[in-house]
Amino acid sequence: MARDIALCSITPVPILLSIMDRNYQTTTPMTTTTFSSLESSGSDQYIEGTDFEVSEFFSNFEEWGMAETESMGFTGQSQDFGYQGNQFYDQFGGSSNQQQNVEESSRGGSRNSREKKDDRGRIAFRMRSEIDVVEDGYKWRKYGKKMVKNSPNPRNYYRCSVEGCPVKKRVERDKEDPHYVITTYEGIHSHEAPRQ
DNA sequence: CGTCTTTGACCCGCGC
DNA sequence: GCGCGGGTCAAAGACG
Repeated sequence: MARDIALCSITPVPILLSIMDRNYQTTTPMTTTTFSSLESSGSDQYIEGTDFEVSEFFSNFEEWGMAETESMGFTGQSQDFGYQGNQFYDQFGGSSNQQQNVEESSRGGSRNSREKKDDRGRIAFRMRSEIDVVEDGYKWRKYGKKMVKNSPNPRNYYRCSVEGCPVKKRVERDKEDPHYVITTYEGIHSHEAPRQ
């Protein structure tokens, strides 16, 4: 089960504060506090997580981050959020302190009516950044821009410019605090990260 | 002249 | 069925 996608490397400029689900809700308080403490201490370090799986896409992300910058990277252990099949599950922070693995079989096919796009590999990062498009080692081509409801800021749509690569990303400023940029990646690159 | 951005139109899923 | 909102297309323009 490729479920852990909680990894990011960032440039020295933006600071990763939290990892969010596709509705831009902060997924895990633990992650948030981890990054908060890193930010406040100003440390520039790499945190090794244990016992997790990382998608190929974010492995590339990590490679780039450690090779090209003095960036801080993070890998986290996926316990109760991530993607299982087509479903995003976020069981953290709720009523239960004991967070347990969600067996796919237990959720079963009962609520299978609204099949949507394959959401695996989609993750959003919220970063403090002056610039809108954070350099992430890939080359992107913009293909759309939309005003979104309840937000004064437009949402920008980008596609990886490598031919045949299915990866897309969305970039928008946080409507609550425009100092922050929310970047949502979707898909897994079918190629190595190009050096620019 | 090739590549990338802009921008309005179009499409589609979803809720009412 | 209809309208709304989000996502994508594609023609035209900008830019190097």
